[in-house]
Amino acid sequence: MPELPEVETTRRGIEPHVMGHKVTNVIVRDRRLRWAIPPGFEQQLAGRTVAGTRRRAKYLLMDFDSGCLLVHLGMSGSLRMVAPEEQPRKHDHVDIEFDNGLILRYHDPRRFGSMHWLSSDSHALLDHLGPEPLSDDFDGDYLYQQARRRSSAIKLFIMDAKIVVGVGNIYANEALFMAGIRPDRPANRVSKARYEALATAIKDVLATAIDVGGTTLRDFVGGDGKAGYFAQSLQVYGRGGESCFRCKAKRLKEIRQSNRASVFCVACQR
DNA sequence: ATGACAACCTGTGGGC
DNA sequence: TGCCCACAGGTTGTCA
Repeated sequence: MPELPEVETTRRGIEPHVMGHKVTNVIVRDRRLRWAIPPGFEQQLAGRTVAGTRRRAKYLLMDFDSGCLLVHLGMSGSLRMVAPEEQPRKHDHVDIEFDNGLILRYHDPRRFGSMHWLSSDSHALLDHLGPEPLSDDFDGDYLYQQARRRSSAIKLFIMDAKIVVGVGNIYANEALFMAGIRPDRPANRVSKARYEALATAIKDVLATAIDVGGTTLRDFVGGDGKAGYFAQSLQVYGRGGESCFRCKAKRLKEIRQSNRASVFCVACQR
């Protein structure tokens, strides 16, 4: 579920409810996330006041008067604000209760997500990350230069967080379709002009998804409880074997790259 | 250094 | 209805 737009949607949904509020209680029901939540985590959060929220790549950061909470939603995680009378359900692993009575509840069936308390504002997980796709640091020229010595498939290239963060499987497929580039084409065999188109497509697909509240397959719900609407505008993801919306006649082909589904139009993407 | 791949988990859907 | 297998939005770590 959570790709960059979902994380950003979650951040925007949550921020107004936590900003300026103090943590009154923390309940950890299951510490076994991707990295086990260490003993003492609850005490580090308790009594601190939220100064703001940020996003870096697919990480959500909650800044406090001192220290910072780093959250990753993994493959199946979600965060939402709930009223105190709402009973925790299966896989509701962490509750952070605030002085306005609301609870920030972390839910994650697969437990691929993570939570870290940062006393300083750096962490190994945040080192060596590439530029944000929606920033001015990221453009076609940058991609083209990075691709010079890369013979790997372009889809894997744009999904590499050292190159650019936040481009997950859904949006990688969509952006390559928009730019007319086959996902299995070697990264170093794409022209600068086509990289300009690809950078534009990546920005476009992510920004559009954020605007409509995330993609949301299955049951994604943003921090404010509203579902995303991007899924209905997907052009290729999940449509292997179906007809291409652009050229109609041809069938979309599905292949696997690094054990993940890639879908593309043999006619429109070269 | 690059790249291929296993690993971490649970839930769901399809085929039989 | 039930069983078994394949697959799912991500990232890290290991090994060749």
